[in-house]
Amino acid sequence: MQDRLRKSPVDLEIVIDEGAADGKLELRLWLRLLSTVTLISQEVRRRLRDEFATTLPQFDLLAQLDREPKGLRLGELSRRMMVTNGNITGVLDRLQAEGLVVREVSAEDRRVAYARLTPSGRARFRRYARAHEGWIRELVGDVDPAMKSALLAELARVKASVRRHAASEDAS
Amino acid sequence: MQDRLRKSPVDLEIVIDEGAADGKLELRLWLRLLSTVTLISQEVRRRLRDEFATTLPQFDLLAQLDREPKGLRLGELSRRMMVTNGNITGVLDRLQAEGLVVREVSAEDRRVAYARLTPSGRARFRRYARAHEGWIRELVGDVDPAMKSALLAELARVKASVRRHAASEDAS
DNA sequence: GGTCGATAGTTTAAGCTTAAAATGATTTTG
DNA sequence: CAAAATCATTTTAAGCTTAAACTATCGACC
Repeated sequence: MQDRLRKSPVDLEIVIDEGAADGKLELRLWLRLLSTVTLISQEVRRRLRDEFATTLPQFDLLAQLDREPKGLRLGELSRRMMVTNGNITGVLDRLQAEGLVVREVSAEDRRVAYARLTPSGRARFRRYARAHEGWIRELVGDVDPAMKSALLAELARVKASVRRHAASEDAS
Repeated sequence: MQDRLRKSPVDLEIVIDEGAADGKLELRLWLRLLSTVTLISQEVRRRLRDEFATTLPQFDLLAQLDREPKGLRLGELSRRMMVTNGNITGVLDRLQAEGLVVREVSAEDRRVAYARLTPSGRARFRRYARAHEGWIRELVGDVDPAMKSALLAELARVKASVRRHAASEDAS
């Protein structure tokens, strides 16, 4: 089980990189998770900016709405995006100013607001999404598919552990 | 290789969660990486704030300096923290205002500035670090150690792939 | 020695993010 | 039914982050 990678070229790198492993496995795992995500996220942000003059939070918000033709409550939106309510306000304002999204106050409960894509917002997002999917495929392209599947399952375990030990709420 | 997790309770969850897998393995992996890191990072930030009234970037900067008794050039600091130079300026200003860090202009090259911990900064960081290490161990505690090792190696592969395909620079 | 280009760091403007306070609307309850 | 509690969203203040413009210094070349 622990020799899935035995003899692979990367093993050596790891031995060197992490040779001074005095334990602290958890800490090293956390730092590597963080740096991996930072690396990918910076590249994705860079491409969104350079090619589409947009940002990852705006892209993410559009992505959430694209899957919900009838729109989403702002609270549900913030839950899915794992950010606070206050955060949604500003990102949504900017998207609305661009005409990509509309806010709509609920008729039954006037405290509630829904956001949904305009046709122009939907078209815009589809364009972004096509490129985005290609970028991700490209960036992690060298990783063996079986390893990607393994990672997917292992990360689910990590998330479950964190959820169990964090006094917080959930998200995908 | 692919049956490391066979029969485990989480497998079912994964089958359900990701059952509609029409492909897009890479995209799902990226989203899971991102949400895992967001989850952990939010919990760590929350604890840093609640227990020590500090932030993750400030903690990270102190951590970098703690390993370099002679201090670090600001540029090297920003490279290691994977942020821009401009970013360092502000975080450092706040830490300096608290007396935890000092700036020192190089004698040989007056363009260069070094940052290093004050004794008070070092003591403060040691206190933070002890707690932080415990939090991380707790949060990912339920994950099998062999799985953590596997993750560590797999993430190295992911990073290598991303580096190869991103037109950018490096960091740990 | 003076100009030119490169380099290190700071400033600026814009956007993201949060927690806490505020606003407005609904529901509960005395 | 009116006061109190609750709920959804926005506002505010502080901090983080970036790219681009700027400042200051250094090194090279003439």
